[in-house]
Amino acid sequence: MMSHPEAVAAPKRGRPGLSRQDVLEAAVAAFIEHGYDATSMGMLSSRLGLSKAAIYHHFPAKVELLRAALDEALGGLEGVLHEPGATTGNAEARLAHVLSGAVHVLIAQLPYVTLLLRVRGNSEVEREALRRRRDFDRAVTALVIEARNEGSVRADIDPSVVTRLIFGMINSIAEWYRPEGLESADQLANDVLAVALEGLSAS
Amino acid sequence: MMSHPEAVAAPKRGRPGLSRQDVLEAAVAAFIEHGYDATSMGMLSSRLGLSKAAIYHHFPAKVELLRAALDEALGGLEGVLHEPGATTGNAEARLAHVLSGAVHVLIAQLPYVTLLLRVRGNSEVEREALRRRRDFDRAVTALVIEARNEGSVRADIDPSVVTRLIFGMINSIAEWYRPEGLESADQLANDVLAVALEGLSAS
DNA sequence: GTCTATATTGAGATAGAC
DNA sequence: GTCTATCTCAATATAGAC
Repeated sequence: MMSHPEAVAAPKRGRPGLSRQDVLEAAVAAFIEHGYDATSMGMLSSRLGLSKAAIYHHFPAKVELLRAALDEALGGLEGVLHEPGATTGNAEARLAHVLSGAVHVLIAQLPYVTLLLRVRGNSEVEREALRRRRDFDRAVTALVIEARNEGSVRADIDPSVVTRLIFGMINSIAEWYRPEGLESADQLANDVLAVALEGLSAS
Repeated sequence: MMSHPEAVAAPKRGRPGLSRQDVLEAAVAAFIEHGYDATSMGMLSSRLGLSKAAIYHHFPAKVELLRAALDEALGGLEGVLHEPGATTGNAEARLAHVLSGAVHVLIAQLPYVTLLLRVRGNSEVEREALRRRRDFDRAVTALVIEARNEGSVRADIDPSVVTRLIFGMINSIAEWYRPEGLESADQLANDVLAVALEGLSAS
């Protein structure tokens, strides 16, 4: 998906012409607003000022729009695991890097990640996305276990419960974060790390 | 909704007869499994071993099944705010009571709350549910502010961000908790309070 | 690359018998 | 309280012209 070797938004040449990206972005916005199932191709064509048939020129089926969006989100998250900060240093530092990185990806790719978080496995495309998401979670849980063996994470709670709770916190950001708001991504990532690591009690 | 003065599961007398509750429970299970929109009345009738028309005898429209389910969940959460533990004592204790109570309601009414958490405001019924949920959040945020003024909650993070992050954590439980699992509701509520208040760092 | 049809399927809901 | 049969509408997707 995305970025063939050639230049990015080249509207080819035919008619006015919307790019594949344009169509995808509009579709994702509509999927978030109404839900994937409740979004009809007719609604998409209205939003784009295009006929339904024209959309099928860019994507061969409705579900391919979903696939492209989920791939974008998963690629971003998986990328965090391969960043230098996630593979060097002690486990506590690597864990902090991954959590902070997940917040940054969530914000940078907000629509795509929002869509990913709403997927329930209702089709093969959705189930494949859930598999990749589970693999990501497993990698983070492994980090939590390392940090725990290192003595930097509390040992009185099951590591996979800890991971799920922390990602519950992080992922919920997608439900209320708005780019035009007051918090910057960095600020928010710091807040999340603070609450996750130190809790909300006054020190 | 629910519990008229008379006895509970009285199957009246006509035919074999499923109760309104039976229909509602099956519908909620299906809504969770496939999503509300993607669940057809035909699927419901298959699951219940009933014709589509028979379902309309119990509920006048598909959306009324959703309304009843959301009302159940919201009633439970709102109930926590009126419990003695939520209205007496210092703010920190009241906040802890409400957070713990929310976890218990989530687990006790798991299917209904799960459905509530997936609502996006796609219809008037859904928007009304979102309004009630927002009111609940506001009440908790007010508690966080009180606890902060009391000096028991950290003052370096915005109270509504804190509330959202903590409820992100709590609400995410609905995505993975299974009653047959190892954790009891009490155990899980304790874990959530521990991570929320003290963080995951080893003390 | 986009259009105007239209084929086809399945949805929610209703009528009226038993 | 449940059934069968059906109405009506909107959805995805396709055909074929420009």
